Amino acid sequence: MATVSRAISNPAIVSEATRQAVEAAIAETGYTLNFTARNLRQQQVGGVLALVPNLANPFFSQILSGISEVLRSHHLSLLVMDTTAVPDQPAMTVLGPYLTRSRSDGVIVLDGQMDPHLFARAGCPPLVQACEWIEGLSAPRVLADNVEGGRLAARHLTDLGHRRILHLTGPEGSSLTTSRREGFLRGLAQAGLPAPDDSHRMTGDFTARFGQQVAAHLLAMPDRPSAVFCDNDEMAIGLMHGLIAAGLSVPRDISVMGFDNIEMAAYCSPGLTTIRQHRARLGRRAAELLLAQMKGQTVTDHVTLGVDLVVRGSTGPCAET
Amino acid sequence: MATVSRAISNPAIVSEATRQAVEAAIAETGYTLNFTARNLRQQQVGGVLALVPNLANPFFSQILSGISEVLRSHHLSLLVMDTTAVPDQPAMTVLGPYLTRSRSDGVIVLDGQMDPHLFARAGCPPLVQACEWIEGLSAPRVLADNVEGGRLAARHLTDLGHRRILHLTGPEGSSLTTSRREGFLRGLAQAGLPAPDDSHRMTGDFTARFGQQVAAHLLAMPDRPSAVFCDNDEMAIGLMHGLIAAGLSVPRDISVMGFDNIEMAAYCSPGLTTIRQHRARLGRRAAELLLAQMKGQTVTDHVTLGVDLVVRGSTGPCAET
DNA sequence: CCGCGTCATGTAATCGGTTTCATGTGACGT
DNA sequence: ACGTCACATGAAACCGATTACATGACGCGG
Repeated sequence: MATVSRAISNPAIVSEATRQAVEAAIAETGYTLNFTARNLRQQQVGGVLALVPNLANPFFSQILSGISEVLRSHHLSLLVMDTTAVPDQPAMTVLGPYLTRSRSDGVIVLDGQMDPHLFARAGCPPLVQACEWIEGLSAPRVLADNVEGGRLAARHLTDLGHRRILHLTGPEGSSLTTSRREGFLRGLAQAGLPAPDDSHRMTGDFTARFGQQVAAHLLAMPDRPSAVFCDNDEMAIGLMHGLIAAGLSVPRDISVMGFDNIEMAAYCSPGLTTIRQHRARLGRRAAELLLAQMKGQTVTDHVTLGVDLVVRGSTGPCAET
Repeated sequence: MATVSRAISNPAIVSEATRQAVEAAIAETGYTLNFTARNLRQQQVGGVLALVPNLANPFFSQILSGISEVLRSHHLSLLVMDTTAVPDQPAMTVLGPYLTRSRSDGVIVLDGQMDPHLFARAGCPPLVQACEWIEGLSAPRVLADNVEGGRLAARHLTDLGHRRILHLTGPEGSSLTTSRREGFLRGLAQAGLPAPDDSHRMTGDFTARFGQQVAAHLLAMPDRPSAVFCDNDEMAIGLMHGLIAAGLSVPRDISVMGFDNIEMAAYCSPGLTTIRQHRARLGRRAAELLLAQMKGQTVTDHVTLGVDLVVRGSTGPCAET
């Protein structure tokens, strides 16, 4: 048995003759290695857990794709867990048992709305936060430059002459919402515009359906904004759909901007002006940071990935100026 | 140790006093169960592997979501593996080691283009095919009724008076392509139309980009079709985008249909007429079939899930009639 | 010819639980 | 008072690999 083990995991240290004998025996008997036994002995699992708020959201699947790519090259597998699928049980009960060294060698958290205490317990494996971050959790973060993205959006719209701009944000409490809002306000200020009042901010939930519903609200506003900046593309696409269905023209009557540059942003009509995030790269960086931690290095970096403006057909000059 | 094990996994058989003592000791020492050890002894892994052609494709993430839901309720975790991420190495080398009972308790294959020999080896865990199937692999299948979907599409378009219809299919060799084509042809025949010649069929790759490129081709056709049926929504949306960018109006100048009813189908402009597949339900059924197999039942069913027509704005009466 | 180092391989301990089996305790019926 | 039985718990085997250690064969220098 010991020789077989050596022949499989470190062929160099067995003689050529026995290596071939082992190989032949394996082929003959149909032997397969038991990875559970190996993992028990070697005190590692061979897999990394990703905690995703919503698996059905294409935004995350591209990040997962990047993570998966890096993990694969290190012979690690990817476990995926949907944090919203938790029914009414406390998250601790459901997720708790998975946040253990014996369940995964590392964890990548893509959800910003979780309880930091979940990760503070003994036996929790190395941790990296990606995309969003959790208030009160100090684990390394890999984030897009959301502040800069918000600023670029404000800049783009003000350059086009827009002055009354509705900001359709993400949910309250999300780190994404806070930073994008911050950048957006900064951008307005840089353009010399006064800070907008609360009637020009709406809190959304990142779904296209919500964006569509906002269209009606927008049409009823007394002093209708000439542009809308949405905190993600889904909401922007839903909004455009609602506006067009109501007979408005985008961008002639109203400009719409998104954030993320999901694939569909390029293929809806008109094409959606948005802020590009490199999701696959973000996933790769997160996986790399995690691997470094798993090797024992203490990583404290907070990586920020650049974003840029992608101009398409959904934004145009303000009609009033 | 034995008592602790009992207190944790089967509290009913220990006395109340010791149960509490164990609980207190756990809280005090920060003990966490080693799942690898448990799995080794119990000869199971506690996880199911999903083989996905492309993680970045939203189509699959919703199926995964359904799978994940069912697995979670049975205390199983979901491993996800992207089959395309395999570089130039033979799939056997990369995927082989994962298709073992010691790596996962079951496998759900969402990819129709894999080598059936991969799964024929000794030690391969229970298997279910979902969404697509592999030629020569007899494992149970959970599929949408693709033939009926194709038929419904043909029916809808012919009802609107269209007679020259381009069929933009999926890749050659995919089971999806074959069945949708079959249904489509059957639908045309039922409407009393002659079998279309090859100039009215194009082979695509399920990407929006490809759909967009088809727009140019379409405009150059001598006897331009009045409608296009695409084998998935991504291609249809890309095509619409291309047509609209070229100055055509959908559906006035040309009708476009998709297949799948992805979320974006409802939010693009015009809304996309398509065939609805219940992806989450498909994932759930697949997971349930796998669970049954894992319990030792021999499942040979090939489950077919119904589809239906969703009419939106992208299809309209044929202008010529 | 002997001693020592090197290399390949066999032996046994180990990882950390689960589970079978044996033991001990107390309740209960006769 | 004694036998029986149920029940809770401790002891030890077990899952299947890895790996430290021991052994044996062989080669080479003194």
